[in-house]
Amino acid sequence: MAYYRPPGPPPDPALVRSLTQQQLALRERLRLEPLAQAPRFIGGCDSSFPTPDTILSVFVVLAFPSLELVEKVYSYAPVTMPYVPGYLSFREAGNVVQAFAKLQQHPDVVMVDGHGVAHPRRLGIAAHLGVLLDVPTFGVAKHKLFGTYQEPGPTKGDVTPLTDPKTGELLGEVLRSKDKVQPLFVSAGHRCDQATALRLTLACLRGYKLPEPTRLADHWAEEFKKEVR
DNA sequence: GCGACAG
DNA sequence: ATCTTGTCGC
Repeated sequence: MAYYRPPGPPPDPALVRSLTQQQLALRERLRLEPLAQAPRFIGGCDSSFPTPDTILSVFVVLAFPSLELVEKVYSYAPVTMPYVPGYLSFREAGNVVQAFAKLQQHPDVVMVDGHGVAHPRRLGIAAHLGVLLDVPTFGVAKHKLFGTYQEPGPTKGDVTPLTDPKTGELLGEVLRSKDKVQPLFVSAGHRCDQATALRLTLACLRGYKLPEPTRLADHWAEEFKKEVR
């Protein structure tokens, strides 16, 4: 993967301080609890950038547990924030909310591509989005942002804990979603605990590395990109 | 001071 | 995330 990343424009310290305070405030509204009931619909969302200054966000809804696609919508807008590790939600969440608003069938829970509480301040984009929408959410990320873990076994279904190196607190789980592929990072979001997040992720695997909600959101993001360009 | 760093 | 060709393994 990316062992080296070219240095980008340095983020403004004052801006980062402001965003940090906003995250701490939003964190107060975070609620970790098991899902009230089995979901009938599960959502997936993903954002892409057709041009450096345009963001395209997609929201898909699948029936659960059949995983049949029920609906797909998108929203695009000008980019307003730079990408800063740990502050991704301020760049993408707003447009994702706009896409969510276009749905006819609202999902009972949303799988977000990115981290939930597996974040320095426990407010990754999945948790942030959940609070904004007050909808159950959890995160499934392709790369680690924060935490320590042991490499899980090579077989599909193998998992290891992702913990805070300082406190030992469980932040999420590292899951081998398919034999011999880089593992996924699953973490709780808003109104969804870790056990539920992992269970739903496993229930959404269909032979691919990515679970269906995010895989289909990724797919449609590419399709919609053509319409917007 | 030196790494790490979601999408 | 995005830019990009061929290539290795099951």
